Order: sequence, then C-alpha cells, then structure tokens
Amino acid sequence: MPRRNGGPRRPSVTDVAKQAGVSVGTVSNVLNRPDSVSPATRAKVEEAIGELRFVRNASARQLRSGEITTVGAVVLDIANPFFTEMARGIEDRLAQDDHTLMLCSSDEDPEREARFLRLFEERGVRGVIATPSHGSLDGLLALRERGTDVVLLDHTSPVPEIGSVAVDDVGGASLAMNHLLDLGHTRFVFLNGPLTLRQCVDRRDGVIATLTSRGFDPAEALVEVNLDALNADAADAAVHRLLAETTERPTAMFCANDFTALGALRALRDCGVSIPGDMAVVGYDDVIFASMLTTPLTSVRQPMHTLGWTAADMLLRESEPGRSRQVEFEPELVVRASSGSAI
Amino acid sequence: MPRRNGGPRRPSVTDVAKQAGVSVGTVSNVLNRPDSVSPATRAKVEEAIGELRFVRNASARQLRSGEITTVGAVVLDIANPFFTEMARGIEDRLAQDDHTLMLCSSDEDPEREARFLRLFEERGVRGVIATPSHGSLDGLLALRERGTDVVLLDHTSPVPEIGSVAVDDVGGASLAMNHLLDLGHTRFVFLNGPLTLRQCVDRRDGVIATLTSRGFDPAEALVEVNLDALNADAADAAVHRLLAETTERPTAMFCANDFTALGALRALRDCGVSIPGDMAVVGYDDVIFASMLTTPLTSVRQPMHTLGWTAADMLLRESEPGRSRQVEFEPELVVRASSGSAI
DNA sequence: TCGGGTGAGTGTATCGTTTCACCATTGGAT
DNA sequence: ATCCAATGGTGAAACGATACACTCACCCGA
Repeated sequence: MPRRNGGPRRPSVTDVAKQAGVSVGTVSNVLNRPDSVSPATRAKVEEAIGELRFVRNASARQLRSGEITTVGAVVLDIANPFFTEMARGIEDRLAQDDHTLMLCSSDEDPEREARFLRLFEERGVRGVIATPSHGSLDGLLALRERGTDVVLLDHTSPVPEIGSVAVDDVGGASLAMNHLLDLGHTRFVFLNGPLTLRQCVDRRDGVIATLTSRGFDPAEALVEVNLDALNADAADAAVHRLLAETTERPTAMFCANDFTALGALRALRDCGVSIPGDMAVVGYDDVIFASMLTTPLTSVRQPMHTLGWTAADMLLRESEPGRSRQVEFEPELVVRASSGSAI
Repeated sequence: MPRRNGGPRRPSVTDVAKQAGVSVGTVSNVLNRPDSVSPATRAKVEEAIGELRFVRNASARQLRSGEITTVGAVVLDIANPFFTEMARGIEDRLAQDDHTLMLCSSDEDPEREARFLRLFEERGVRGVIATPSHGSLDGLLALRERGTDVVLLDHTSPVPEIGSVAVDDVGGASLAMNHLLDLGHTRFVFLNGPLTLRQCVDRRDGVIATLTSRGFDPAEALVEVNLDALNADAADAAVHRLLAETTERPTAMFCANDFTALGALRALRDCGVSIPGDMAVVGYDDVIFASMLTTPLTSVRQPMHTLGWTAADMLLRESEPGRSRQVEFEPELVVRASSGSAI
C-alpha cells in the first residue's frame, strides 16, 4: 500500500473526516465543490486538512472520476532546441486548461517510442502528441483506434482520424532559394541530409521546383550533396571534399539544417572562402545560436512555439465538430549577414 | 468513469476474465506472475487480452499495489542544453530499473515549481529530483518531511535528509584561471552574471582565490564585469563598453557561461580584436555549439550526464543505509582554439 | 485407507476518491 | 397545521486491479 517512504501511511479523506467530525462525502465536497458546504464546516475540514497535511491521492481520484488532465508527448530528441521549443508551446497551451505535460524522448528509436505510448495509454492520458520516428505510424494508429486521441507534430497525418500540425518544408526551401536567386546567384550547392527523412525529401523538392520555375536547369545550376547525418562534422568533411573537387565553384549554399550550416561555415573559413563575399550561406531552423555566430546565419525559421501550441490546442478541442484537422504552417526567412549580397 | 474518448468503456480484467472463462484472480496472475499459471489457461487469457485489446489501468494498479515507477524532476529551463543533458542522464539511470521520468520546467518561477511539486506528490511519485529555483528550499523540505524522497541537482543540500549532486564551481573557475595564467597572461577580465546566483558567487570565489594563490593582487590584475543576465546580448554590450573605456587592455577573458562568451566573441571581433591573438577567451558549460563556432571555444565542462545519472541513482537507492548523501563532482577544462597561447 | 503435500484456480476484501440517492432541518407560503 | 423547497450533510456503492486466504483435485508414501 502507498506509504510515505519508510514512514506511516499517508492520511486519507477518511482520516480527515474523522478529525473534522464530518463524513467523507463532506470532505470530498470541500475539495471539489466548496460552495455547496457551509462556511463553518468548510473551515473545520480545512483545518483538519492542514493539521494532518492531507494530500489528495491522484490515482484514486482518477480511478473514480475518470478526470484526466495529463497529456503525453513523444519527441525525437529532447536535446534539440527545435523540439524543446515546441514542448514549451505545448505546455503553454495546456496550462490554460490546467493540464500538464508528460514529455518523453524517443531518440528516434521505434521501440522506445512504443514503450512510452503504452505507458501513456495505461495512464489513461487525455491524449498523445507525437513526432513519429521513422515512418511507421502503426503504433499511433492502433492507439487511436483503441480510443486515445492522437495529434502528429512536424508530420502530416495520412488519415482523417488523426490530426496533425506541420510546416511546409517545400515552401521553406523555396524561400531560401528565391532569396539566393534574388541576390543574383546562379550556381548553388544544396547540402542535404539522408533522403529517408521526410523533411529532406520535401526540402529537395522545393529547391528543384524553385530553380526550374525561375528558368534554371537543376542538373546544371545545382550541386547536390547528401550527408549521412544532419550534423556539423559530416558537413565539415563534405564541404572540404567539395571545395577540393570542384573547379567552377558555386557562390551560394543552402543547408538542410543549422547544424550542418555550422559545419559548412567552419570548413569554408578553413579553406579561406570568405562569407558572404565568396559564398553566401543559408541554414534551416533558426536555432538559438544562429544569430550568435561570428557571422550571423541567414536561416529559415519555423514557428516552433506555435507548432506545439497548436497541436495541444487541437488535442484539447478534439471533441469539437467540424474543425480542420490537418494544419500546415508557412516558414519564414530570417536574413542575416551570412547571405549578404552577390552584387 | 474512464472511457475511450467518445467510445465505449475500456475493457477491464473482469471483461477479460469473462471472455476467457476464468476468474479475475487468474487474469491478474497471468499479468503479474505468469509462471504460476498453467500454459493452457495462460494462452486462453492472453488470447482474450488480445481480442479485447485490454490495456491495464495504471491508476487502479497503483492504488491497490502502491508500486511506483515514476520519478518527477523539475529543472530551471528545459530549453537549456545543460538541463536537457542532465535529464538524459536521469532517464538513462531510471530505465535500468524500469522507471520513467516526468520532466517539468519551472522557468525559475517558484510558483510553477510549487505547482509541479504538488502534482508529483498527489501522483505519489517514487521521488523528486529538483534544481531549486531562487534560493528558497522550503517547498522541497516540506515535501521531504511529508515523506517523499528528494534529491537536489546542481545545488548542494543544506540538510542531511535531502541528498544532492552538484559540481565544484570554485574549482571550475580555478581550472579556467590556471589555464590562462599558465599561458602567461597577467591581466584578466571576468565577465560574470548576477551575484544572486549561487553559481556566479562560487565561480567568483574561485577566480579570486586562484589569482591570489598565484601571487597576483586581484584588485590590480582583474577587471570584473557583472551582467544582469547570463545572455549573449548583455555580454556583447558590456564588452563594447569595456573596450571603449579601458586604456590598458587585458589579454584574457573568463566568461561565466558559454552564452555570454558567445556575445563577448561577437563584440571582440566587431572591434577588431583578434582571438586568441589579442584576447584569449574561456567559457563555462561546454554546451553543444561551443566546439562548433568559427573559433572553437575553450570551456569548462561539467559532467552533465553523470550529474543526472547520479541523482537518479541516489534516489533509487534511497533506502540503502550509510551511503554518502552529498556528492560533488569536479569539472574539466576543454582546451580549444579560443584560448591559444599568449607567447 | 488415510493424512499431507502440491499445483492450479477461485472469490472477495481492499486501496482512496468521488458520486449519488437519500435524510434532516429549516423557513416560508398556503 | 400542512406542505414545499431549499440547504447542508450523510453513507454506501462504485471505479479497476491486486493480494490473499481459501477450495479442490490429485498424487504419494506409510
């Protein structure tokens, strides 16, 4: 039975009732419907609560009443500012309705993800917000089918029963490329990540489409580099290789992610390429330190806080009829020194 | 009563028992002590569980058995990599014992902190790990007194009933200063934060002590700058002011935090001060991007993951007798290009 | 044949709340 | 005097899973 660690049993409503000389029902009323109790008895009960240091038992409460004020969230990586910023947004929306967030990091491991989903379900959470790891949505779909509300984050939902909040990655890439084209650049590098990630595929589509629509032949104007992972070291190495091989060097570079942009910047400086003079650079995500680099980084900003806020909002309004279930936001370009002007 | 959202009631052990033609006790045995059930009946029960898509109700389970596998943690800022890295450490240790973490961010707001502590207590968590906001430990002490185990993180405990895991900030500052002294520097800037933060006070003590012990008079060799907040913009402005005012410029700078170091680097470059040629710079925390700057930053690394791991370990072993309750780790200096050599 | 041991399964009390049908007491209105 | 409604309060029945004391076969050795 639940005891204080090593100590005596925690006081229950029964103890409070005894101490105050009333029935348990009255104690419960004081706790949940204080207006329906006379001031005198309420005072007595409250005093007893204080004296005994009574603290409600959430398990019993939830078991009986079924009232749920917890929402579960699984993100890909809790160490990435992109996700923590979204978590902030979720939390802020939940706080408005006195709900709380239970945050877990799947580390892109489907097994961990499944474990957390089961945990949430056993807990009987109000709903789950998830950034699915690695394509497979089966677990989430099954969960939804068993009756738990689900909202997808940074991933568009393929089915109408599951809501989703995402960002237009095709459009984001267009923003970046149009910016560079407007500056007069004609030869580009696209430093992209693995094409198993939806984000990378979408951003590539945006790059290609933009070039084509502006009258360029991608096969000619674009050098594509695909990294194994979206991190700085991989980017650093790739850029070194690129500079060594290429004879006619491009003048602009679009990176799929700010971390890769960071690595690229390091490599470029290493090789004596000035930024933005010899090479304009644009990143993606606008993470916290993008503006704090020695050469502040132009980047595509995603409304991270709003994403989280909206997902939580969608979950809490789940029962409302006829609202839109698939939301997509537009990213925004933040221009800083690293792109500059080609003229 | 707990229902699927909008759907029928979730199946319970009773439903499973009926479906499988056994008693509820047997179902419970299959769930918790599968070896004590014959293979034939176990199969029947498991089939029923699958058919009905039965999922345990955690509230009822916890209410009856008192078994707790959740630990609560409150950190100051979930967006700071320093804290998320510690959270990782906590989670890794908890996973070993099949426990899970409920992570909350107090945003340094004592009211939010109190709200989360109450939530944890009502939930009957196994214990709480907290980085206390703003000095006052009263809430934590009261919680402990009511029987919930508590471990302090990045803060030394003033009382024996509460364990703590912290880092020697005095020693960390010494590492940084000794490094700069060894390089031959003789005039220093200490870019510190507000002295209401324990960390800033301790680091200052370390700076002063080190200078003194190496034969310098701090009043002469050291320029102290106290920022209102530990962020890049404040540091940037302060360094601009400093360079304008000072006639005999110091050659080395120690920053209380990597974010302030970032701002300082920006200001220095702005003013044409070369790094590390004209000014060596050392930061604190070794956050993720410290190594990825154009001039990689020398920084004092704290064993963040280990801190979290140890705190969780301490909590899980709470009942063991005679183990040390106040742990302090030593930080480590990571030397990179930004400090270089003064010779 | 009997007593005892063992393995498999049953039935019910229990955890701490909330809910809800139900009583008592009051103070008017009829 | 009688009835009615309102007000404040009671106490037992849930909620779903677990623990535990118990029954019932069945087998074994004496």
